[in-house]
Amino acid sequence: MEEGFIPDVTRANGKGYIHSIAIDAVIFGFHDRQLKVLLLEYKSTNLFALPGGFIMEKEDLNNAATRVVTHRTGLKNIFLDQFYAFGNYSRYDPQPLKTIMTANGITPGDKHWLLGRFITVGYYALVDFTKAVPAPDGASDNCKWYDLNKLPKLMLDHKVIIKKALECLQVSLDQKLTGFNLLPEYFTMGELQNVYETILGKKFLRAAFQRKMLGLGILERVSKKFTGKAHKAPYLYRFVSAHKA
Amino acid sequence: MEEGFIPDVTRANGKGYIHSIAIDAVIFGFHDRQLKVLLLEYKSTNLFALPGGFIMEKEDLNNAATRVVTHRTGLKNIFLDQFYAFGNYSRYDPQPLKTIMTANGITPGDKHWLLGRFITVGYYALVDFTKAVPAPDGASDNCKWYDLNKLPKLMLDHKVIIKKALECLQVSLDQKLTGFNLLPEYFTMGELQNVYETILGKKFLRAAFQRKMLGLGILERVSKKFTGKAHKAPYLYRFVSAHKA
DNA sequence: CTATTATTGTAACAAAATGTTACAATAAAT
DNA sequence: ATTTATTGTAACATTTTGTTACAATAATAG
Repeated sequence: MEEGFIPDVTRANGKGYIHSIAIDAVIFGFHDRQLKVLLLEYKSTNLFALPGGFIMEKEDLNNAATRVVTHRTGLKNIFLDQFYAFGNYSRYDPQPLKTIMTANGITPGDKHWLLGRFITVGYYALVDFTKAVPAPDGASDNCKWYDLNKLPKLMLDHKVIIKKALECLQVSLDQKLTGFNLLPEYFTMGELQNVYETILGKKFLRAAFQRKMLGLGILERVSKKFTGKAHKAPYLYRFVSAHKA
Repeated sequence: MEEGFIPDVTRANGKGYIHSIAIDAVIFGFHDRQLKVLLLEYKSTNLFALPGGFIMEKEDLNNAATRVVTHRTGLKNIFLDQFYAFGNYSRYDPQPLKTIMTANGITPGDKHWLLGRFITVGYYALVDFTKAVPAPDGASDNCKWYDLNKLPKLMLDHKVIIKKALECLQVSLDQKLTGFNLLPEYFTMGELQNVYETILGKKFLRAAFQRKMLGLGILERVSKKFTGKAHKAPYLYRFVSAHKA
């Protein structure tokens, strides 16, 4: 049975799910020198939203996030990090969900569990743009990549959630070398530099960037990439986590 | 009315609180070259726990955390940072709370809201040990400082929560200069170095540490501290956030 | 086949940050 | 006045980072 934002019409009474808590996923991809975010568009409404979901009664919080991201991207073993719980009272607004439910043929009572106040736990995922296969859920028209700089109008506080996710990504890029998760297995130094420059919003000098990355001892030089262009072919590298002592 | 872990007997039915979500606070202090954590001991049980609480129906999540920490320490304007939401199913164990409630003369039914599964949002606070006045809540005997290295047996996964809080504190010390929040307004360079060494678990060379700290341009030299010992008196410094451009 | 073009990899040097040693300054005790 | 313990910082060494320059090279143009 399809798992989606509206969990399953047979469970519309909330049975099987923990109430008042949701998870939302900011799924980042990288393409064309741009950071992308995966968004859902809801049927017959003009509402865009982050992929999200609810926690099942006996499910670990982090597993709920993994489940959501796996379903939306078709990918397993995704890099996923919990970054913040959003719980301002001001984010409570039943209207968007009421609209979505109505558009899906459900007429909820005012006490419907999905129309109550929710605290949402934010996760960000880093995926290989070329591998992900965006899949809408039962209540949404579309699941598509959007340029981080050209986001459509988003539901509730989802824009704030994305902003915070980006800030956390920027920190983790420096500290935990997470950037590789946005690239395919093999990549050039230039492509890696693009990822860093785009996410951190600043330029690096090529020589220093390369020296630093190679100095970390986590890159394996694999082969060359012949682009068909009139210049020296760059090397392809691979990320190897187990670096020698 | 006293706010505590058991919110208020008149609200024992859960009215007024969001169910399934709690907050827990790791309140750090610094004394005698040691990091301290504020813990509650529950009446007539051998259970120690982090100060925690629940979110009121119209209350912001972060405000709930502030409220709890303010009540337990008597302090306002506390440095407080949300660091992680703990939501493993394995942390669900109604027994400890049932014991506490029984010891407080409450005999809850098995469906009592406090005996359900909770996801807790962890916060850590940094307070001036000399200013805080630990206060137990209605259901606890004691609210006391415990040495981080000599923690008593803790309820549920509270030890895991403290461990994660420390890891986040270590990162924020480097990045956000949060360490000053653990010291009184005026402090010596040696005291500051102690804080850094204790939290990060490593030694720094005095000369380099001092040069680095002064180089940040966030310390104002105020006066001297005459300790009564037979040696040069150290300067007292003050943290000034607004450093000149 | 050679010269040209665009880009890569890295050496070489400069500058800044950090690590280390040493020593003068000084508050209190002797 | 001398000694003791500790502080503040200068001076130098080492490491890291910033910058410039140049050889290497894949494709193209002549």
